[in-house]
Amino acid sequence: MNLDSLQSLLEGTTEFGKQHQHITSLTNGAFLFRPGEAARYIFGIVSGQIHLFRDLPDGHSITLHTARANETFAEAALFTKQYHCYARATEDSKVMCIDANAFRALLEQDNSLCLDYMAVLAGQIRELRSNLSLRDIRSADERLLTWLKNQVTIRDDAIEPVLIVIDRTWTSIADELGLSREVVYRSLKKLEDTGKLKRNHNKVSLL
Amino acid sequence: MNLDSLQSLLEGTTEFGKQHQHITSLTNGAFLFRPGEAARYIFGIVSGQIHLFRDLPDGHSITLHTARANETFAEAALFTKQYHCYARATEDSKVMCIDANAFRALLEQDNSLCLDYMAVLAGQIRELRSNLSLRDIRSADERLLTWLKNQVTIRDDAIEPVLIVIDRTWTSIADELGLSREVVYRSLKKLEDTGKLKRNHNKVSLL
DNA sequence: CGATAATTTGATCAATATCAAATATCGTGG
DNA sequence: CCACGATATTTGATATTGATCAAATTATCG
Repeated sequence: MNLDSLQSLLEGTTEFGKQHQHITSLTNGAFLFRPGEAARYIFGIVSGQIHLFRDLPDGHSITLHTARANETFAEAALFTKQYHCYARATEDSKVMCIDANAFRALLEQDNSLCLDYMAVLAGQIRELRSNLSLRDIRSADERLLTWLKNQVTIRDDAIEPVLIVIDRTWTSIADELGLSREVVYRSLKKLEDTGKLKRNHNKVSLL
Repeated sequence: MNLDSLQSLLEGTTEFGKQHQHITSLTNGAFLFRPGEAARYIFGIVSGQIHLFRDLPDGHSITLHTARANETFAEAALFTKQYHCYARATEDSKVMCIDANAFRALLEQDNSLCLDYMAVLAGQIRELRSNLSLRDIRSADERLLTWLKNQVTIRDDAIEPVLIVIDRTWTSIADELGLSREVVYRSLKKLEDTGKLKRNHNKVSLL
């Protein structure tokens, strides 16, 4: 949803040419930015994975977010002069860099773009809240099942034999769910055994 | 941060008078809105607690969010005609209702307000992401400790004996952390025993 | 075809949820 | 100001469940 929708917003405008965005390649472990650096860009992940984290006084660090393919991040760069955390590739990654000043300038002159982008942000908020409340479900089975049901509502409301296309690895889904991959596989099996869903290839149907 | 900051944004404008906002009282269990109803307002909680949830085809429902004092919710009402979930008080509550059309109109004519509100939304996103990554910390001790450290960074960066004022019940904090209250109390004790923090009354200091 | 990653199943362990119960605290009405 | 009820806090005992370690199988991608 995110990098894509942002890009299509930008394509709608004539003023925002190629000179205001470019793609950077990062090898695993490379830093995209560090705290204190000028917040020149907002980003969207083309491929790979970026960890956002902060150092704590005691030497530890805390993860703020793990951004995956097609996610945008550091939107706050639109409103601050500096980055306030680290961004580091945890896989070889390609990242779209969008010039924050140019984008900001565009927002300042184009009120309708402004509202469109606000809608994108509001959507992200809804999505994040929904992910957060997923974590309140203790049972792995229930959590996975609810996640699957969410996927349906996002894509479609009416189709009868509820079909979900899984376009990424179960391991990464386990990650998003805050469960170990082993438990996810076992839950899938249990849900299938109890007739709650059926799998074939990369499709899951809920019953 | 949220209802307050939204209010102060609105106060900055002359056009947005009292006629565009009012407070509703809800008794425990009362519905604020239901799916399909016209999305007339965005809301902020003055006191109490509101559950946002959705019905699923199978008769179950899923919680999308639990909004607490000073949080805003249903910002999406700015961009859609109808609500898409239930909002129901789970305590006696007072809720500020802000007319979505009026606010939207204001946003459309006041670009700088638009950017300010975007900044609020971007801040919410940061906060949500940070809460989400908290849940990735398995150990109750670490999770609680990290939460406490986060509270500090939000309020202040420099004060030496890091002091956190706990202005709500540990039970509700346990909730937010996705832990049982018992575990939170035990973790507090353990952290105190191992000299990582000190408590008195409603203050916690990190060492 | 070989290498790498993903999926799958098993066994065990550790940590948190849960149930129970006692104490402390707070707010309210008398 | 006090009594009382409701809620929050605290500690103990136990059970459940998901994490973790291991290893085999399958899929995927040059």
